Parts: sequence; structure tokens; C-alpha cells
Amino acid sequence: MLSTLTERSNGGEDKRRLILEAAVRVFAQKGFHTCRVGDIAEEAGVAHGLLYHYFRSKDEVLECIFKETWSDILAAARMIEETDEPARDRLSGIAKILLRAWRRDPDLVRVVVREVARSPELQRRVSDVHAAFAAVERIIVRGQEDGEFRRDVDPRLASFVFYGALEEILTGWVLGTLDEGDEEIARAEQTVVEIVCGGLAPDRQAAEV
Amino acid sequence: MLSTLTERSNGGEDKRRLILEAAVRVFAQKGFHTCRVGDIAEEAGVAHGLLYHYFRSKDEVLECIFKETWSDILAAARMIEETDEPARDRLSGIAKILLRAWRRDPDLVRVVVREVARSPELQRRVSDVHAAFAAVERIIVRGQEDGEFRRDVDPRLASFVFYGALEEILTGWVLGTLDEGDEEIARAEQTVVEIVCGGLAPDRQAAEV
Amino acid sequence: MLSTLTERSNGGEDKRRLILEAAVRVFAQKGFHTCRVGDIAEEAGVAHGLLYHYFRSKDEVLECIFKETWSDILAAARMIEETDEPARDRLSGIAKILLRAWRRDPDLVRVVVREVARSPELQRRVSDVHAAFAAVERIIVRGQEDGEFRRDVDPRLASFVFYGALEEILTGWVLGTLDEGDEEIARAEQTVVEIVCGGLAPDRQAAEV
Amino acid sequence: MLSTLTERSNGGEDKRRLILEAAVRVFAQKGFHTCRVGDIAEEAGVAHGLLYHYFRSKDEVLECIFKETWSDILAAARMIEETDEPARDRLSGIAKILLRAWRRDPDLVRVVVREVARSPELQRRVSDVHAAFAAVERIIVRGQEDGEFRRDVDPRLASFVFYGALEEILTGWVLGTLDEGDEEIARAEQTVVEIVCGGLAPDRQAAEV
DNA sequence: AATGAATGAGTTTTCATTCAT
DNA sequence: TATGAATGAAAACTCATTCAT
Repeated sequence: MLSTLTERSNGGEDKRRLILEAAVRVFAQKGFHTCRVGDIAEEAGVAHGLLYHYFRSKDEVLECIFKETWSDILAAARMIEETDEPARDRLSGIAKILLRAWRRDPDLVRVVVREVARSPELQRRVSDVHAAFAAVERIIVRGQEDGEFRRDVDPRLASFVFYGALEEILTGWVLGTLDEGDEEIARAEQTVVEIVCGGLAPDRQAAEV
Repeated sequence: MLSTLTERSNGGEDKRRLILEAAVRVFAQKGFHTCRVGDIAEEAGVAHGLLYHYFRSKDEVLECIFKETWSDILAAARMIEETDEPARDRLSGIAKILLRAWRRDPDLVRVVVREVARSPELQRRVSDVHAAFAAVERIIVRGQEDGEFRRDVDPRLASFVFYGALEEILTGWVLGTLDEGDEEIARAEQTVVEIVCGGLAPDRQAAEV
Repeated sequence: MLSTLTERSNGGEDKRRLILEAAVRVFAQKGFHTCRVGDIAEEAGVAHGLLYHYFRSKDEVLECIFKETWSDILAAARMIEETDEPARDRLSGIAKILLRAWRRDPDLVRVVVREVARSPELQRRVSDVHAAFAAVERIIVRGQEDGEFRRDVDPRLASFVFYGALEEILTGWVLGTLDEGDEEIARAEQTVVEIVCGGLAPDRQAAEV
Repeated sequence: MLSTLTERSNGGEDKRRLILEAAVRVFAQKGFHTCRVGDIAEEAGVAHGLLYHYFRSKDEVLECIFKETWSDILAAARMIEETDEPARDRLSGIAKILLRAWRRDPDLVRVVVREVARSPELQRRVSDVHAAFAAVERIIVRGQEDGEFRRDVDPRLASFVFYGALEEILTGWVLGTLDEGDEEIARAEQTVVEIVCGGLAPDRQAAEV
């Protein structure tokens, strides 16, 4: 189901939602390029023409999925950002959101992870992707200001390390090269936070950077 | 240029190489799905029919690029693995290989990064991808055995964190969301190693894992 | 506006008329085949479904426009035919009707001129087109009988010359290859009548036909 | 067969010509909009994909037919224009060309006549249409200068009368509303010339224009 | 080895028409 | 009457692949 992070109302746009959710399933199973518009329609149980009633093209369907998903992720990230918790707990919260999304809607995650790298244009168009990265960067900066994190590390690069770690693990689950299960998810969360926050801890001698 | 890590002989397969290198450029610029076989041929300066003399299909061209690239990376990773250096230095060596490849052949990296997540089938076929991951995992395991790294962290997950960090940074360069340049490359290397090895350092209290 | 030659009552069929007039404008601007039913509805300010309340199909809309227009033209032509004026004046009257229609409703003329040749079927269905041609032919025959026109010219062919001349001039205005304006319209009328009736004048030696 | 006015070589572009000629037949029979690309290919005995090897689109095929036909007509018109014959004979020559084309290639004439009014854009793109009109206009102007034609008639309008007459007769043949046959063609030629040149004869009192 | 004409399966998209409301 | 969501046939066009030369 789409929008598992923040529930959306289905009022008045039942079929649109139906198509979107079918698209997630089909993209996840066959991949965006490999599937046909007819596959989505069939999965949704509607005529393929209806898809063009709600979306301008097959591309727009993917874009919508991205936009909704990332806007949900961004909203959640912003809520965490506004907390007064230590940076470590806040990064932990973000890791939870992303990794647990896998449990809630593996298909959605599969699509977002698999197709994100496909189109630079898509990423540019979905500005929330950047905003979510920026939120993590700000959390790290605040951690540095608060003395929780060492200051000699580029916070931008650090945010890429953090996101990259999460994405690779999701990819591992998507491709089946990494064991999945509730326990594994919890462990992954802890491991990522442990490594990244451990690596950012200030009590180590300054790097030679 | 393909095979910048290990030079390959051109003897007797000039045109094949020409096509492969053209494909890297074209895939990088337009993406695998978006480009046509004719684009590759045009870029290579040959008739498109010739491509089918050297490759069974368009897919096989991409597969070849992957195989060669990863076999080079794998070879380099194995050489590093056999070293007696500390784990940190060995991970640093692997980071160097991957990130510096960007400087040597950005198009190649662009293709590998962009299309790697595309097809699970491709990844399965290119078994070297797994082997390279396994090499990193073994380095981490040996680091744990040698007391250089803490033992309460799953080495498999840690290898994903490491690879994911590198891949995300490459993606940032590919998509232009991260500054690039010689200095940035050096800094990225150090930052990734610093964070990951710092996070794996044993002198911290055990994680609650 | 449709029916500018003979005003029609709007009683009880407001919307039908609205759609018909919108269709004229849209067909004129985009052409029959190029426009969509939705364009007509939008232009008329109604839902496209309503069109099917009044017409069986898009084709029928065009057919209606043709029928109404030609029935108006035919009615006017018949009124002129019943006059006792010389043939020349009667042809002049018909030229006036057709060419001045352009001033009154260029869109309508544009549609009729542009689409008339499209479908032989359409022309067959709109029998008034033939009837109007026949009226001109009868005027010429009567002119020959009255000694006003030479008798060695096929009246059927002559009617085609007359109609063709008018149609080509209308086409010139439609396509913008001929200057338009009140003065031009008056001149066109006179020129066509002058040439055709001059050419039909009996005081010349018989053609070798 | 296309290019019946001036024979064209088939050297090296056999299939292109084949497709073009098939298109003429199919457009003539079904109309441009009504026929499918596959119909053309089938008629030509080739795969429909080949059409796109030689033409960018279905539209381009029609445009090509127009261009070639009108360039032939124009060439013939120019040859006649350069003659030293009286204006009447030169107009007669042009009438011959256009009307006899019907006998030689009725399908081609059918297409050109039927679709010419369809697209203003097409007419604008095929500049030879205008050039051919201009040639007739120049013949009339020279006739006026030489005293063969009256001077108080707009030569431009007169050229429209002449062309319109020919076009209407062709349309009559195309639509079957006018008898056809060798004799009819000869008579049509003479009638048009007789009427138009008769109407342009100078020995009549000046028009009230 | 090399070419590029030829093929045709496959895909997106359009749009006239229907129909439940 | 009036709406516009829903349908699905149909069509243009693409492009990987083959193959005669």
C-alpha cells in the first residue's frame, strides 16, 4: 500500500489510488521499463485507458509514487528533526523510518530504491529527496555544534555515508542478498547507527583530514 | 575508456573494444533503456549490424561492461585482501579503488552505479559483485579476529554500510549533488574510512545488540 | 453563427445549437479529423457526453452542419432561380450568396470548403449539394434557351466552372492566399460573373466543340 | 503511377518509390485519414517498419506525393509559360496538363485534389502550388499586356477562376458526379478555355469594376 | 568482417463512445 | 437533461534483431 508512513484519504479518488498502488506492485515485480501500461491496469482491474485519465503518462505514474513517498519520508524526517533528543537518537529515528518502511511496504521500497538511480531527471524533479538529505545533514551539524559529534568531518559527506548505508541494506533486502525479518531489521538499524555515530564520536584523535 | 584498472590487450578485437567503449559513453549519457543500439554503433563509428557480430544482444553489451569492471575491481580487492596491512588500511585501499575510478572513467562509473540496481538478474549473473562484497566482509572479519574491530557487529551488515557509503558518494558525483574534484575525492576516501573504521573501533562500550 | 442565411428558431434546442456552433468554430480552426469531441464540448461549455444526446456521432455533427448550410444555400438558390431576371443577374445573385457567406460566417465557409472534398460519402448523403449544382445548371440552360448564352457549351460543365471559380476564391480567402475585405468580395463577385457570363456570351464565333 | 508528367528514375530507391506509389493508391481509395500505415505497407508488399526507413511519418508520405506532383505540374507550367504562343493556347496547354493527368493517373489526381484543401499547412509547405498559380497569373498578365485579354480584370482573381474551374471538374470526376472518358476530357479542356478566355476577351464593354 | 535494408513484435497513447449517476 | 468516469478498439511509431550482399 502506498502512503504507509502517513495515511492518506481515499475520498473521491478511489481509482487513482487503486492505479497507483497497482503500479507499485507491478514496478516492484517487473521493473518500470520492463512492465507495460497494460500490466498496471490489469493489476488495478481497470481499463488501461483510465490510467490516462489520471496521469499524463507512464512516467508520471512513477513520478507520483516518488513524490508521495519522499514527501512522507521528508515529513517524518522533519518531525524527528524538531525533537530535542540527542543527534544519535534522531539519526536512529530516521533509520527506523526508512528500514521499517521495508516491512510495511516492501514493494514500495523496492520501487523507490531500484528506480531512484535510474533517472537523474526524476531525482531533480522530486525535490523532497534533497530536502530529506538536507535534514540529515542538519542533524549532523547540530550534533557537531552540541559537541556530540566531532567537527572535523564534512557533515554533507557524513549524511551521504548514513543514507548510503541505509540504501545499500534496503537494496540487499530487495535483491535478496541480505537476510530479512523483524530481528534483522532491528539489528540493521542498530548497526548503522552504531557505526556511523561511533565513527562520528568526538573522543577519538582528530583525523588527518 | 574501459579497463582502466587493468589494461587489456586490443589484439584482434579492435572493433569489439570500440563498441564496448562507445556503449559506456552512450549508456552514461542516455541510460541503458533510453539509448538505441544505433546510438552505440554511431558513437563507435560502425554499422549497427556489426554489434551483433560481437555481442548476442544489447543486454549482453551491458553485461560485458559489468563483468569486466567488476572483475577488475575484484582483482584489485583480492590483491588488497592478501596484504598484511591493518584492516583499516585495506578498507582504505578499496575505497581508493572505487572512488578514484570516478576520476579515471566517470562514464564507466556512471553506468555501473546507475544500472547496477536495475536488474536483479544482472547482479545474479555477475557473480563478481558478490565476490567483491565478500572480500570486504572477510577484511572486516579478519579485523575483528585481530582485535582491530569490535566483534559485536555483524560483519556482513558492516560491509554493506561500507559499500553503501561509497556508492552513495559516487551517486552524488554522478548526479552532481556532491562536489567533485581531486581534493574532494581524497576527502571522501578519508571520511568514509574514518567513519566506518571509527565506528568499528573496539574501545567503545558494547552496543546493545 | 450557423444559419446566418435563414435564421432558425432556438426554441427547445438551445444546447444542440450551442454544440453545432461550437463545432463550426472548432472544425474551422483545427479541422474535422484533427479535433476531438472534447474540443467541441469545451468550446460549447458542456460536458462531452452531452454531444451524444443530440448527435449520434462526431460524423453526424459535421453532416448536420453540411445539411443546414447547403439547405440554406439551396433555398436561396431556388429563390433566385424562380426570378425572371436575366441569367447573368441570377448567376450574380448566386455568387453573392456564396461569397458573402464568407463575410457573415467565415468559419462556416471554412469548414464547408475544407471538408467538402474529404468524403464522397458525405457529399452523397448531402443531396442538397447536388441540387444546388443542378439549380445553377438549370439557370444556364435557361440562359441558353433564352439566347442569352451560347448553346454549344455543355451547361453541366459550365456550372462546374462557375462553382469551381467561387470555391477557389473562397479557398483563397480561407487559406489567406487571396486578399479579403468588403471591396475584394464585391470585386470577386463581379469578376467571376464577368468572366463566366462573358465566356458564355453568344456573340462569339462558335467553339470548335 | 507517381510522376507521370516527368518520368523519374527508380535507381537505388526502388522500395521508396514502391511505397510512394502504394500510398497514392491507398490514399485514393480510403482517404489519408481513414487508411492506416499498415495498409500502405501491405499494398506495397513490405513491412510497415520499412515505411519509417524512408519517411519520418505518415504525414511526410503525403507531403512527398504533393511535392513531387506539384513540382511536375510546375515544371510543365513553366515550359508552357516560356512559349511564344498566344495566351489562350498557353492556358489551353495548362488545362491539358491538369485534366489529362486524370487519365494517366486518376488515383494521384484523386489524392491531390481530395487532400489539398485539408491542410493549409501542407499547402504552405509545398511552395510549388503557389508557384504554379503564379505562372497562370503571369500568363494572364502577359495576355493583358499583349492586348489579347481585357485589362480591367484582376489577373490574380482570373487565375483563381481558371484553376478553380479545372479543380472542380477534376473533383467531379473524382467523386463520380461528372462523366469521364477521353471525349469528356477533351470537351472539358475546350469548355474551360472557351469560357475563361472568352470572358477575358477584350472586345466587350468594360466591366463596371 | 562489415553494411544497412528489411522485418515485425511490441508499446504507448489517443479518443470516440458508453453509461451509471 | 447533464455529467464525466470508464472503456477498449485502433493506430502510429520504435527499435532490437536478422540477413542478403
